[in-house]
Formats: sequence, C-alpha cells, structure tokens
Amino acid sequence: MRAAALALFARHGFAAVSMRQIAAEVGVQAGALYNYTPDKQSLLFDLMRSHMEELLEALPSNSAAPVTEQLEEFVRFHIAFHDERPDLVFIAYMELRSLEPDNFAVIEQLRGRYETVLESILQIGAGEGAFSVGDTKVTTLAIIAMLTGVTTWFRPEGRLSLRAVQDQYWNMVHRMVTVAPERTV
Amino acid sequence: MRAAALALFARHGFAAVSMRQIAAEVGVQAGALYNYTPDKQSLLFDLMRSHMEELLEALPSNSAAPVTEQLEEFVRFHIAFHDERPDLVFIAYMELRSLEPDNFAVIEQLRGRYETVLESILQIGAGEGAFSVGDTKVTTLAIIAMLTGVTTWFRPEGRLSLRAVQDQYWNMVHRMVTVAPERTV
DNA sequence: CGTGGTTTTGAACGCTTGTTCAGTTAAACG
DNA sequence: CGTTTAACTGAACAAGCGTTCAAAACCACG
Repeated sequence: MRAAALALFARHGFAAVSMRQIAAEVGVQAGALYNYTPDKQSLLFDLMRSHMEELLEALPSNSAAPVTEQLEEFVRFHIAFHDERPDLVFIAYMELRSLEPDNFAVIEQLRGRYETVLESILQIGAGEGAFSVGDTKVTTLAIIAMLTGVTTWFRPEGRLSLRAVQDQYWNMVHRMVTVAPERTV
Repeated sequence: MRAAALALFARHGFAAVSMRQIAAEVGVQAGALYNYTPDKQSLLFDLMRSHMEELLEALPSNSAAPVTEQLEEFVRFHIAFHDERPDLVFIAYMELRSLEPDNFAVIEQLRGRYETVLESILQIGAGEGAFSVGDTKVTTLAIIAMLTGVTTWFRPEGRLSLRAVQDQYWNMVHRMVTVAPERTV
C-alpha cells in the first residue's frame, strides 16, 4: 500500500490522489486501507518521516577524514541515495505543504538536521582554509538545491551513468568551494 | 482573480484549492469566476504560460558581450526576476504535474527555450576556452536548479540583500565553470 | 470439519468538488 | 429617466471525496 501511495503521490500529488485510487492500485476496496493507516494524512507523513530518517541514518559521517573528502563523500552519497528513491525524494520536497502543521514541523526539523551536516563540513573547511566560501548557509542551500535537482532528470538508463553524474557534480561542488585562479580570461 | 488564485495555488497547491476558495478571496461567488476563465485548469495554465513568456521576454541576450559577462548577467537576472515573482516561480516548478498533457507540453517547451539560452552561453564559453565545463547539459541543469532554489528561502527583508545574494551566487557559478587552481590543500 | 480471529467487502454517511444557468443586480449610455 | 449590456448571485447538478461499519469472506489451527 505504501508503495502504491508513493507512486501515485509522486505522479499526481497528494491532494489529487484519492484513497479509492490507491486502493484500486493495490487491488482492494478503499475501506481495507484503513486497516493499515488511520487516515490519508498519516500515510503521507509516515512515508516522509521514514524517508528522512533513513536518509539521516545512511548519511556517512567520517569526521576523521579531511574535510575535502568529507564533502566529496556527502556529494556522492546525496546523489546515489536520492537516485535509489526518486519518488520519495520528490514527495519529500514537493508535499511539505500538504502536511498538517505538527507533521510539517517534524519533517522540517529532520531536514534541518541534514542541512546542518553539510553546513558543518563547510564551516570546518572554511576554518581550516581548505574551502573558500562566502556565507556558509547560502552555500549549503545552493549545493543541496543543485544536488537535489539531479532527480528531476536523471535516469539510470540514460546517457550518463550514475558514476559520471557523481563525478561531474563533485567537480562542480569542489570548484564552488575552492578559490578561483587569479587570471584574466 | 488571477492574483488570488496564484497566492492560493502557491500556498496550498493547485489540487487542494477549490474555486469557492478563490472566489471567497476575491469576494465573490464561485459562479462569477467563470466570466473570466473557462475552467480551473485554464486558470493555472494561463498563469504559467504568461509567466514563462514574460521570463523569456525579459531575459537579456547581449550576445556581443564576453561570455563571462553574459553568464554573470544571466545569473543576476534569474535571481532578480524570480525574486519579484516568488509565487509564480513556485507554481511554475511545482504544478507541472497538475497540467493536462497538452498544456504541459507547451510549458515544457517554453522552459526548454530558457534552458537553451544558458546552455548556449556555456557552450560558446567552453569553445572559446573561457569556461571549463564537463557536460554542458548537466552544468546547465545544475546551475538552474541552484539558482531556482533561492526562491525557497530568500526574503527581501532577511539577513542578506538581493545584491549580496546575487554576488554570492555569481561567485559560485563563476568558480563552477572555471578551472580550479592546481594546488594541494 | 469446525471454530476463532483477521481481512475485506460494499454500502452508506455527510460533505465538497467543478461547473451551469435562470434570475437578480449593477453600471453605462443616450 | 429608460434602456441596454455586463456582472453577479444562489441554487442546483452529478460526481467524487475521506471515512465508518455491519456483514461476508478468508485463513490457520485443532
């Protein structure tokens, strides 16, 4: 049921999908769904919360490694993890406004934790002189927006392999946080 | 009416907003709206299409200038333009799936035109040796995703001025497309 | 086969949806 | 002021919504 709901939410949006559609996808009547979820809102919330928790749990935090390697690991992890769950990523970013206030607060907090991990790496790197960033918060959001955008177009069977995409994004992020060469073009 | 619909669509999503809510916001009965739009779908489509057309029309294309300046102009333009119309940008990216297939195709094509402008700048710059990019398509999408993400957090009365945000994003984009210095950190 | 416990059905509830339209109200013009 | 034109109302329509629940179907175990 969660899989069916996820696919439908991702394709049509939470508000546009009815319990009857989900039930039909599962091959069951609408009433039967209520043995597995108290209501429609909880269905969305559970999907989002478990996704964010898995994301945080899977996130590598090798704080012993050099910051540049930590950053590279973060970039590659983000792309790879999100590639495995495109629908979940999609609704986690798109359906925030469909959450009731209490549920929204929970998800927002989990998201904040994730962003903080990246921001910490940038701050430490900036302190060590390894990175040159302006505002770390802005850089954090810029990187995450850029990485998350991958899910909107990346398809495993497409022109570029996952590895190639990771390489290119790491290249771009690496340049972004490193001082540019002094030269006139 | 368009303004009311826009605000509500942006806040709650197209599917979650009813014609009666829009009418109430305008201070009118639901039936009166049908003097101005044939149906709800057209309301969304018209908002999105006029937005994309204004975007393309406002886009500066100073092809005589050096590519680096063209790129800078694009970055600053994108941020400034989107800052003036946060709701429109939001729905133009979020409500694509609420469009019927024919309408979707139209908007998608307009979006493609916009992306092509940026990609052309990158390609020319790469050809001239001014830029060092891997895959231009990937770089294009990465930059646009990064820039568009600004609207999710930027508030004019916030900590950073529009100008400061533009400066920082231009800095990041500039580094992204320029060869990094050869040095060990 | 019979019995106990889950699951699922299918109908129903009250409510909202997008849209239509005859009838009322308001505005514009001579 | 009278008339024409435009705008809006308010009720109605069929359809769909999330959710509930008694009754039926299913399943495992003795």
